[in-house]
Amino acid sequence: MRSTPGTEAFPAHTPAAAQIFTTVLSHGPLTRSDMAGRAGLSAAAVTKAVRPLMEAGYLVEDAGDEARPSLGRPANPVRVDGGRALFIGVKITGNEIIAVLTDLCCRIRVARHVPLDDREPKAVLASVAALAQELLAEADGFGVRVQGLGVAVSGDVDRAAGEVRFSPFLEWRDLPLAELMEMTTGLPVTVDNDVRALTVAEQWFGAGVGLSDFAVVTVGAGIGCGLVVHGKVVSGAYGVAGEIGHVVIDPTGPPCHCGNRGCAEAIAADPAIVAAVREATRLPVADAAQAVDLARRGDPGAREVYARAGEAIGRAIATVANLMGPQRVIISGEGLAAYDLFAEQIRDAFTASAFGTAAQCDLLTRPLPFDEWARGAAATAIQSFISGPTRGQG
Amino acid sequence: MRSTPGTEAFPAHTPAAAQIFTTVLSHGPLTRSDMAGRAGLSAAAVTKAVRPLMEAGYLVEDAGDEARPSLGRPANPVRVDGGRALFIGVKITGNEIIAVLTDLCCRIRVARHVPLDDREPKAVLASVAALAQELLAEADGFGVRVQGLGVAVSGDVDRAAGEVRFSPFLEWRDLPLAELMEMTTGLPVTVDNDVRALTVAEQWFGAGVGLSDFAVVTVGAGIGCGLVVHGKVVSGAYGVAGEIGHVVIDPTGPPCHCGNRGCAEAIAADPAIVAAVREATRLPVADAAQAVDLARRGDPGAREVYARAGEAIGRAIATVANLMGPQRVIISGEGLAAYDLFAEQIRDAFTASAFGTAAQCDLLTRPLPFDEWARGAAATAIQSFISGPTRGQG
DNA sequence: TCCGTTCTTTTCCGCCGTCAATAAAAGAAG
DNA sequence: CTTCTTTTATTGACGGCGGAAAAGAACGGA
Repeated sequence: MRSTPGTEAFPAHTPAAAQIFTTVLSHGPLTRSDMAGRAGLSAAAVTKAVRPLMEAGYLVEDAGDEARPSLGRPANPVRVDGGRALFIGVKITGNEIIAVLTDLCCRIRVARHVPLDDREPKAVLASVAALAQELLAEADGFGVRVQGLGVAVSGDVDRAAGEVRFSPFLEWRDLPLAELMEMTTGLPVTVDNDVRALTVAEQWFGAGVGLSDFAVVTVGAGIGCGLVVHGKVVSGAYGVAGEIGHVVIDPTGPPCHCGNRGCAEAIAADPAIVAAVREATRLPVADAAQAVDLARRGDPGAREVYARAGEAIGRAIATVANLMGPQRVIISGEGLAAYDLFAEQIRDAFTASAFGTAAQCDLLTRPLPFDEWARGAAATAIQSFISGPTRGQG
Repeated sequence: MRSTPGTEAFPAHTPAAAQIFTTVLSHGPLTRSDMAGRAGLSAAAVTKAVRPLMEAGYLVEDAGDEARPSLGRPANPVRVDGGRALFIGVKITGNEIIAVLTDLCCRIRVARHVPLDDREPKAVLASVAALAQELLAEADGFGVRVQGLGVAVSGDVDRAAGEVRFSPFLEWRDLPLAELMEMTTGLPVTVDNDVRALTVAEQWFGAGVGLSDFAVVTVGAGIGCGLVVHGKVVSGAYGVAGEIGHVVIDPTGPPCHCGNRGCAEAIAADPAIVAAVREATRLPVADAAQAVDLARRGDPGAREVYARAGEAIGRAIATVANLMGPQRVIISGEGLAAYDLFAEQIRDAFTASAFGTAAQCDLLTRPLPFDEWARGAAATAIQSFISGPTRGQG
């Protein structure tokens, strides 16, 4: 394996140690007996796994204790020291690069974004590298080293190989992005699909913590879906998974860029909504914000468009629930800004279309700040750091 | 754990041993070095795992060798001795009980079926018990003990708990079927959903061998789907998964018993096809066989119905492929008798609706003899036998 | 001060799988 | 016919991980 100067290896020498660390990472301060219970290990094993992690400074005793049950030896909760390591997450969209500096607990310390006009790999790589350098300089201010870089790109990405197989928005094909970025930054790089990266963030640091089966649905420029089944993110045998955007909702609906008609994305994604509102109102609506505005001010045509969109999203989510029976679906994305306009329709359509006990699946909405995508990328870098780099061993 | 007299424990004392055994079970005769490669273990570990299994007679050296590479010590392939143990699989439908006696390799030795008119649990249990006794008597003829009983029921089944939570066709609710059957038969009993059982059979003994992600789609009285993701069968957090039959294909389509319109099942399941053919032709078509007959003889109305059904199935399969990106979809079920009538439409609709590389997923059809469902139940029993009973430890 | 309780660590032990060396079973070479 | 080469399988030593049980530690209460 290539030696990356300046980065250190995470001292989890056994799978159990990594498991315990991630348990503490996700579930906040935990006593050792809690860890043993959650991880299904003996208390002795916990002690042995925790020691090297504390010695290395990744775990610390949590002084801020309260509400102890007043009997017996007081418990000694342990938490992750987020400040022990930093990570950079980068999301590359078709017209913008968003980068964040996060700590080990995936809390954002610094966020930056720059516009992107040239989509050639070379130019993009240079922009990303420059942004990474800026954040590395910021990291110096914290006196802590950056241990990894995560990059999120939409499209078909092979995380294990570190390659972008095909990215429609960027028009990239078979680009060994991880290797290239490692050359320019000197950091271990993890590349993943953007929706999957967001799903990883939810799984470790968000509303998916502790769940073995859940889905993340993103509504915005497109409609995407990340799936976790049996505790692991689904990648699909051929790189495609969670394409909820192309579930056909209405075969007589508007045409979709995929070649079919009435896909969820062709009804409920931002461009589709804007187009439909424009057609319904005959007004020169330019973007989603104007469409939302119009609907909020009570325009019946616009409201109807949002109602339809909500129904489409609800039906698409129900399809996911019927097929894989998740415990929870987390709805997120920029499109959530319009949530008040279609929340009811989403729930109604979901309830109507969910079959049997699949309807018990709970729907959760989660606001998506603009830097959340980049945070997802950082989460993948954290994941790689903890589980050890698995790529590039050939 | 309850001691089940007459049955013995499988001598796989370590997870690695069980893994190696199932590898040999699924991949036919293998040399020890092959096993090591496939299981990701060292040759030494294989030797140690194989020995007790051979001593117990579950593995035997495969004398029938051929085509050796003529250099070095000849390899010594090992295979599972199917005749070492027998299993009973039972499928309970709304009007029939099908039971098979299989060997350890899930090859059917004897098959029986009896009609079922009383759906009360008591009566059904009595019928199943009688059938099991018959097969146990047959097993005596082979001089080999029956080591387990698998029962497959449609609906919401909790395999771990051994309970039928809800079976619409049988009108059962919260029935501790495994426990009851263990009392009457004295065998370890595994209860599972019928489609999942079929999926297990494909995963271990069929077209799903060696695949970590695939789907089984059944077409017949209903439309079902079993999913394997990350090498494990998906059960759904609330017991529901793979409900492909209620993917909405056409919101203006015929009403479905689930309350929606245009579900795949309301278009392409046997009853829906019969009803549609009857309406299209104004002929008193009684069952699927007559409908197929009519279509094969060229009736345009009937052919159109099948074409629509094929399109619905293809779209439903594409939905699964888009969401979880399986390597393969295995199409099966009684409805496959009409395969020549809609094969083309299934493939065309799948190709049109599959997104990107998800279309690389290969579609495979597989005839489904009447006793295949029961064989699936036997496969679950074999699985439980090998991995050790996990139920009833509370 | 002693005791009971609860959390944590220590010590010992068994088990499993790998490593490296060895044995085994052929055909090929001399 | 012996010896070498090649590939497969087995053996035995070793190390590491995790568990059981006992000891230790930290507290409140009697």
